[in-house]
Amino acid sequence: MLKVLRRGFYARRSALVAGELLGKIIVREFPGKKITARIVETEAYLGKNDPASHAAGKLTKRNSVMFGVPGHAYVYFCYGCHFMFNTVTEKKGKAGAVLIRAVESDGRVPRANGPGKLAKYLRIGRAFNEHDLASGKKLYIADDGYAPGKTGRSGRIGISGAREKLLRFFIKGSPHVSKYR
DNA sequence: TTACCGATCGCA
DNA sequence: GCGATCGGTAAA
Repeated sequence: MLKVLRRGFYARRSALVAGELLGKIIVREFPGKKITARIVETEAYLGKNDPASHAAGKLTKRNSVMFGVPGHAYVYFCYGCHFMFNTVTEKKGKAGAVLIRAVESDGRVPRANGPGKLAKYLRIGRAFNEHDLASGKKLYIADDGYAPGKTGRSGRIGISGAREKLLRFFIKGSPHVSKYR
């Protein structure tokens, strides 16, 4: 049973949403085809007071999505060749996002560990920036009632500042979780 | 308009 | 350990 996550799910604290996204399903619909992948690793990004966040400074064109409607996608192109897939959290007007770092697919697909590979695997590009994940179309996140096993948290990965904040969440024992740390 | 740099990955 | 590669942002 698949239930699309409603906007209310996203309109809460980033860290809380990040933790609860573990075990949820990302659904990517193509014409006549559908890919699903279970989320096994996330990271929360806040607004101010979080130097690692794009929304740490002032409101700009790029990060305005993070201040906008919760449940929208925030897709960022980085290092010239990688897209990263985030979901906007917190209420409208307050910045926040959750980066999906790794998913575990239905078994037979090669691992999609790491934000760049994940986006490539799901064919998520710039066009999905601001896509409404609560719409239940093309790209969305759903709950199938699965309860993840043990989860852990740690410092975030690949960033320069605020490493000490324990805002990375992952499912323990998943072979798809990033190997760092 | 230009210069710089980043929430990465793959290969040496 | 380092280069590839490109859009956003700030500075001029």
